[in-house]
Amino acid sequence: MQVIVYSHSAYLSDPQMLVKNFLTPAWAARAQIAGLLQKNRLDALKMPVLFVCEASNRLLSRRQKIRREWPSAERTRVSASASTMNIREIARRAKVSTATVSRTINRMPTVHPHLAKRVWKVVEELGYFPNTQARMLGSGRSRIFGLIVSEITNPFFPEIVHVFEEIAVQHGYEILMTSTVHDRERMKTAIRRLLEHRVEGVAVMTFGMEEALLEDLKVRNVPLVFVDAVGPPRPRVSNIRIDYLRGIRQAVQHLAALRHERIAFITGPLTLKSAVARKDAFIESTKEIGMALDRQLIMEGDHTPKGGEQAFAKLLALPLRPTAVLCSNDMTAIGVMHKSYVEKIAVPRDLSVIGFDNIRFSEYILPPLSTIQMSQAELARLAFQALLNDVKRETPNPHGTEYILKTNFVLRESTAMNGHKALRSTRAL
Amino acid sequence: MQVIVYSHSAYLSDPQMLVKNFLTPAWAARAQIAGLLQKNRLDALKMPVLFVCEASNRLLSRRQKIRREWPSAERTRVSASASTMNIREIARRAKVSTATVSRTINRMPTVHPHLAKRVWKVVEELGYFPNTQARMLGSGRSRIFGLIVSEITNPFFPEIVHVFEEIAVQHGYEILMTSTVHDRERMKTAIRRLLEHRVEGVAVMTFGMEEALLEDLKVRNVPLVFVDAVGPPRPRVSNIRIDYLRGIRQAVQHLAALRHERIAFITGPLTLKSAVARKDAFIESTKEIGMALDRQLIMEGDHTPKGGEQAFAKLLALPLRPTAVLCSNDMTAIGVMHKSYVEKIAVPRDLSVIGFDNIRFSEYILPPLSTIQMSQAELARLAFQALLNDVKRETPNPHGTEYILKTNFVLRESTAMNGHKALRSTRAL
DNA sequence: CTGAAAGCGCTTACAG
DNA sequence: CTGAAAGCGCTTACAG
Repeated sequence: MQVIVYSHSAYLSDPQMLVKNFLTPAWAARAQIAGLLQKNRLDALKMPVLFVCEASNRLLSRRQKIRREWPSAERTRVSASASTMNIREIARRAKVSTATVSRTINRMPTVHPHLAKRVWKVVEELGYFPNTQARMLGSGRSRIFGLIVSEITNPFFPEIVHVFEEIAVQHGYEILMTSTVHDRERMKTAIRRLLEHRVEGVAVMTFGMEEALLEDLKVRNVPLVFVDAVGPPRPRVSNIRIDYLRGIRQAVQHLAALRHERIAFITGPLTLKSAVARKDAFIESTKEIGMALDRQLIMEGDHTPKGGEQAFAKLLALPLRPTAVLCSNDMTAIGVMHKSYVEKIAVPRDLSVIGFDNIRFSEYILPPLSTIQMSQAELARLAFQALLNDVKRETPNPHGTEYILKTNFVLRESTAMNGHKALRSTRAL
Repeated sequence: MQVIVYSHSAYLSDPQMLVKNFLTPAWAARAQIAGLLQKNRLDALKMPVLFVCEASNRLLSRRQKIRREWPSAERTRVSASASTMNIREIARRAKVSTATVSRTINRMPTVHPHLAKRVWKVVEELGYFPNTQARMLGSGRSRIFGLIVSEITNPFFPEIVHVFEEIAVQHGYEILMTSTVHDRERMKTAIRRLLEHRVEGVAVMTFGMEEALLEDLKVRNVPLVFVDAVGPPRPRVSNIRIDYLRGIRQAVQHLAALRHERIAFITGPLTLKSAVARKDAFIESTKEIGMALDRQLIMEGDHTPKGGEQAFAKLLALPLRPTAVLCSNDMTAIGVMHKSYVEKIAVPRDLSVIGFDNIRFSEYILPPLSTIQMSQAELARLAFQALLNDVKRETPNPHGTEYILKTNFVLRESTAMNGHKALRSTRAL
């Protein structure tokens, strides 16, 4: 029997390659090449035809059309796919079963080294790599974690994304990242996408936003990890509690030591649980050292530079201005410093400013910003570990697990002794 | 025969629900519930057992253990999965075929509205959503695009990631994002991951780095889009060419108009094609206006603030210092301004600085940084569109497609007239 | 327009 | 230790 090989476009440029790749030598010797859609030639031949087809449904339909037109054609499945090598092809060439190929590739110790070697040889020769989707479907495990951040363009988050991704890849996980931008709709579609992809867990790095929307995930027993979550503990729901008080206390005491008595605090959006927690930590820190608390000095911002500017403008309008400002995040502090620049208020001489987060940028702000570090890398590590633990655990911890992340004050150059330099310059005059 | 239903945890709270969901009325009438792992009870019964099991391999093995221990147990597969609703279950309840469910969910117009309504009703009642992995495997399309950026922690990139993701979701695509951090190994594993996930296209936003590594993707006919690619055009490989000259020329002419004659340029890493292109645009811009070019004023940086500082330090050591510095990116400019701050060189009075990229931050730098805008949103949009076009195109454009992105100078407050203020202050003395 | 059935490329319990 | 075979949850060409 003569053989006609019917191929798809990728091999048209080098049909011999196709013959070599997909036929046994015995078949290859008899092979002729029929290019894609060259129906006429095939038609003229009127002889048994061996088809090589690819997975694409489009091509499949072509093949079937051709089959209808040459009922005489013998249809032999040589390979399911010419463009995509698969496990069956590897098995055929290595002269083992697909089960053995699968076991070899997954490095199961039970495979005889002799067979494993044969399999690896073929795998490398053909540059084969498994199809993740099929793997997921077969095993029932997606090996995907979701990562929800509130705003990737806020420089606090890319670092988290980066570290989270790095660890995930090390553990053979893929991540599906979503930036919700404080938008309910986006959050909803994001959750839907995560569920459709059957993620094995989701890290929710939104700092206490819209958590009600995540009910869908909880109900389906998807392991979750939050930052600053509230609400009753649940199995498979971990929480990373930030020890805000530690860093904020250090900052307040630093300002107090510099003889500041009117310290303002610009909060984040107070719908955010983390923002409330930071504000509360500030209030507690001032109380601890018996500092008189002027409620007017606590101003709401929104964690953006613009919000920082506006809040600071209001503080400037106060009859008694603050001499120092502590901000709920670095972006807010940047806004404050920008406004100070515009108003020709010299930082730190006339105003001390402290941020929160220690984004990478803060050391490049002028003057370099003193801030409170909340390690983004550590946060990402904790979050990943929390999810991994939950995935591995046979029986979930009924109360969830709590992790704690400390914060620390970082001294740079945006604070100074209250009145000190001003005093000196007065004397100089 | 009596029936024991062996269930997994999700149904333990409401076992009757399980019986109702998975057994025919006739079986249900005889069903007793045996909870998860309640081996003892089952053991005591010593009677035929009907198992309901779920897909999870872990549970499957438990089931099998139990079966081994009660050889008398009759094993009937009632449903493949109790935890995950599937298309078969929907079909059963809506009294249609799985084909019809599939067609309905994919909104194929051929489904009779009457049937479609029945299907949607069941889908909504049960909160069903399709399994993406199975969908991919069935259709042969992954609906995933890869996105490779060089460094997510560089504030230039998050904006790209954000916009790219947003458009992708709108078009029903998922993205797999990877930050290579200028690391060959990471790039290699990233490409491998993308191939394993059978991505339909990859946007390579590394600005001319390590493109040789992408050969694997090209060979497999994966549509690609580059920025500043070099090399011969190829089918399914698009290129976004940045019109650097336009923006850089505007910046140079602006400085020239401010009577700057010694304008330095701090480049990016010259292994990066984009960095070379920016440098060349600078040289051409100075030549165009007949400005004498001092090669000493072109200093290599690395697109980080640290690199900017170091390059600027070398410029300061020159016998004749520059009065203006144009930087290959904003991060470099930030480094320059930081160094100026340390060295007490006032920007813009003593030194004019211009960046490149127009990252969001640049307007919050003090003084606000004049820079050259290269729209990150537009770049992301072009890249996505390029991939989508290639995916849709039946026969690829043999020469690939080229897209062009313009750049524009953005004036802020980091530049000033050369010598002007210095002159005035001299007079004042 | 609809359903029965084959197929996607893997994994894995079972029986040697 | 290995292979034959069933299964994962979809899609879709084909035949009504």
